[in-house]
Amino acid sequence: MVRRTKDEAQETRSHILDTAERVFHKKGVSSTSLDDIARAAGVTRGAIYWHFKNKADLFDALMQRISLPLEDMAGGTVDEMEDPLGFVRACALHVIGRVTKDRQCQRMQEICHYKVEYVADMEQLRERHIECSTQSLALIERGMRNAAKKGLLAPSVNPKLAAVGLHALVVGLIQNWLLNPKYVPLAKTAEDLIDGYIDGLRAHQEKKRPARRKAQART
Amino acid sequence: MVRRTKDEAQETRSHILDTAERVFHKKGVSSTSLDDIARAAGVTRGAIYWHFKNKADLFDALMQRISLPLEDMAGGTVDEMEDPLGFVRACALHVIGRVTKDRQCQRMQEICHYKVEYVADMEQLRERHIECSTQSLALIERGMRNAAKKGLLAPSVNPKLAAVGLHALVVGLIQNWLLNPKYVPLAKTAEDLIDGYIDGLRAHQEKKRPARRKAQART
DNA sequence: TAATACATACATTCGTGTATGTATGTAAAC
DNA sequence: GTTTACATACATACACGAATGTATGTATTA
Repeated sequence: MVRRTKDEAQETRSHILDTAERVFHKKGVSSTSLDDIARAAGVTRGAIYWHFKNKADLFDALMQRISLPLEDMAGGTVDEMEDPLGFVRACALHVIGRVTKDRQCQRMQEICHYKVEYVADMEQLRERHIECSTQSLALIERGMRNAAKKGLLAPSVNPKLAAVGLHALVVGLIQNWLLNPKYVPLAKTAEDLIDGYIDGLRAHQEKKRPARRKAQART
Repeated sequence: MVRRTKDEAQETRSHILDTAERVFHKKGVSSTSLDDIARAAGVTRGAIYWHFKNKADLFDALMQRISLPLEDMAGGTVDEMEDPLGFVRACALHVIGRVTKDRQCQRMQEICHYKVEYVADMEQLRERHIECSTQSLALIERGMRNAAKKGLLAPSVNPKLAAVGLHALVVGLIQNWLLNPKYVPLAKTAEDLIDGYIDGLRAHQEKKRPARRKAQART
């Protein structure tokens, strides 16, 4: 293969990224050599070393070209102040929706959960993960506080803990689904699961609040 | 160091295991060489190869000598049929209690979550993880069904989904806590968090059921 | 004396990083 | 409009260390 123009070089670069994503997902990051990736991409290590400093740098580029599901949480169209609980609900469902629908997001999430070790070169991953969680939690907590202010939460509910719980629920659901997608069809049940949690937080003034769109179905 | 009797050999073996656990936890499984472990343990690779077939076998022995928190779920002393919701509550709290108190359990959990890749030699780990989750889910689900049968759950609640939710909540809480223990003092808040979820499932016949031991505190 | 419980030594493989080669694009000089 | 000079975008080749598995040595122990 001969030399390339700038555009073609960018094609090569992103082709390497695509390939690396697949190979990492299949073999795990640490046991994948740059030669594995090069062969799979139909180039040589020379090309990889031209575009990236080393494997860690390549992985970093992989992370930077996508946004993880938790990172674009505020994805719903619900007004945050008007309907705070609807807002956090939309956030949670948006995150789950992305990971269950967007194949690339799903692969990267699987890699981050089960195919990479948070050590040495990849230590930065842990910090990114923490920061990402912290931001999501802050967003949810704000929603919960707004809801509390509006009297939408039962008085016994602590908004911060409610946020921690919802966040953990979403994270746990995603993780279990990635591990064993057959056990629960997450895309179908996410609404019921999230609504089940949020309804549990609500103030029980049944008559006053608007009718719920959809309650948890019976068995 | 000279040759040993059988008992001393077993000491050597478990000393290697202890050391491997620490080194794996620090450096990650794949980037830890058997020589790293041998040096840290004050032996040579010869000793390791005598007791274990290879690194995967050593790791497997590490897993077999402990029970993961999810694996001994039924840890509470609450009667399952008498008080099904108390039972699942006790299960959840027992799991969280173990991982927050037992240092060794905690290290192994951290290794399994963030310091090992579920590929190649370690593929078995994934299956173990799945099986473990499935069993816990089955246990919780049984509890939820019992609760439903006794009318303890709100009629809108689907027992299976309630179980999936509780399980995900516990898993997510543990994972977030391992990642960033400072954010939420899980040992202190676990009761409130789990109660918050379970209370949300309850039938709202306030007067009839026994007084809750401890409600979620206000901010 | 034979098996045990290791330590030591060796061969081999694998991955990395870098140095070097080379064909092409690209812009300025003339 | 060529030619020149240099940068780009890789491919190829090499040198090195690291890790593994195994073979062998050796002092105990039973």
